Amino acid sequence: MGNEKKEPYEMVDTQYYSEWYNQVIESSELTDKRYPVKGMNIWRPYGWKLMWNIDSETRSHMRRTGHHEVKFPLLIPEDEFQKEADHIKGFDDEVYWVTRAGRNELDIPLLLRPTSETAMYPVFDLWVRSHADLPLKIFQMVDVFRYETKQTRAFTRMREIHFFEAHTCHETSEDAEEQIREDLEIMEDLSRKLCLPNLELKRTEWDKFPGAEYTVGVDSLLPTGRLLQIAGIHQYKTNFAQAYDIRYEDVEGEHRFVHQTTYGMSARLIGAIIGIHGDEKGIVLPPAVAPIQVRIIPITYGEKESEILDYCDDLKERLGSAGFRVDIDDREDVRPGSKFYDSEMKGIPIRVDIGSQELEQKSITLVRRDHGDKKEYGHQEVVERVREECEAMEEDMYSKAEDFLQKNMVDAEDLSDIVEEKVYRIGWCGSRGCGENIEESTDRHILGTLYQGEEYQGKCLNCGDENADAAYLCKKE
RNA sequence: CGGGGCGUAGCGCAGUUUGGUAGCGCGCCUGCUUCGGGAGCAGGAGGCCGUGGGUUCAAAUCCCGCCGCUCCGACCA
Repeated sequence: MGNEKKEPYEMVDTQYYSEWYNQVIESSELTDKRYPVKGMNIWRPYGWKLMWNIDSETRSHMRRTGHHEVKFPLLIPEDEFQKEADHIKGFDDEVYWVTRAGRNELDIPLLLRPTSETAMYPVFDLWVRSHADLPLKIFQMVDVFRYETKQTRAFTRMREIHFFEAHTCHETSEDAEEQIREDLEIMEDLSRKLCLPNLELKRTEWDKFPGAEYTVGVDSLLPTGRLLQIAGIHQYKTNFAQAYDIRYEDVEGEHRFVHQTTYGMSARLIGAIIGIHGDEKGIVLPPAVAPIQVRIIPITYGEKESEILDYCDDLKERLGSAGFRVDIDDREDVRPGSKFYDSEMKGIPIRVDIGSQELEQKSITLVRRDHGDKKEYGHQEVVERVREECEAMEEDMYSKAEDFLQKNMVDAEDLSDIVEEKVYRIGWCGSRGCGENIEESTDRHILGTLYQGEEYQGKCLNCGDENADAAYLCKKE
């Protein structure tokens, strides 16, 4: 990283950002990229705990909303995979195949799931008999495999992807719409906890999920001025139900196709957190999901060493009992300065420094990772203060990122205005022809229109149609 | 998928041009002194030079293939 002092939001230079990102994910011990298969990295303990905590947040929402966790097999037979035409077209080029077992060729080739629709839906046909079986709401957290880009990147562009996918079946299209609203509410809460403000955009026809009726992409803005999709919510209507013959018997005894939705997220959430909140000192983790929320650093010397360590143990005990994930960096032969840098590189939200001064005054020195401010409190207040600071930090991180997003969304009324690395709000008549022209001439993607909709007065940038909608144009990460 | 750069100790690199004893810094181990923002000294361990083949008396070094990393573009949920 050199000695350059750059805040994350100054890293608009993508080359600089890439170097910084690659360095920081390994220095913070999230991941080890030295595994010799491209696009497949090792989750180190610290990174895996972070992912686990994020997944736990997701799980608690799934429980709350009546989803049940399942785990389907990794391998899918070729003939099941090929039932939904658009879906195959979307994924055909990027599936890994298993064609051999031992020395024998398999009768039916098997593929590693690139997503699990084609694994699950043949079974949904068996599970769903009547309207009493609906809604069916399940989810799983598994790895999916996609042989896509050559330009892989830890967490954001992997070939083995740690994936969350919720799948639902409903009686009516409106029930499915309601499900999508529920998904977006969950997303809203997760966005707060992960400090990832975002745009919920209804994707263009040519950018929707293969096989979907429509897709809502959830995008966060990286310091480079590019949007990273962190979640996808899809309305399938009966597209897959027809391909997999998933029908239920309604109260009148009629057999009807179910309406389906999916909601997907991945380790990209981590990529977004790192990119959006990291700085020249390392990563910065949201308190809600940080593997270590509080790190106590004893600053010992001479005879008072054991007293200071006892003092630290007491603080740790109280914070731990209050439910915080807390540790003490009691390594010997490592000086405090190194411990500070280490804590910062790993993005630990709260640091508590304890030396002779604190010992004498029965106080604590509390340092927040995001802005680095130090505060002194009485040691009795430790639990209360840490709780306050964690809450404040979550809010501050969110609003800082929200400000960045707002400042980098600009209206463009002419193609020639579109030159910077920003999110442009433009007029678009909605036609594919105009959309593709705009994408081509600006070298950017139309990521869609706000799911919630919005008032907009403006002309289509391509054809000049007065009744244009607001669309969002940006480069994709 | 196209194009560039790279692969030498855990990490960062020199050595490759011109073939001939594998080096430096950080980290690691031992000991002593240190300790409020990356400690100092002394001693020590650690290498199939990515990998497979070729040229040669001799290859980290030259040639070819493959694997991986990285950057630009294409593709992409």
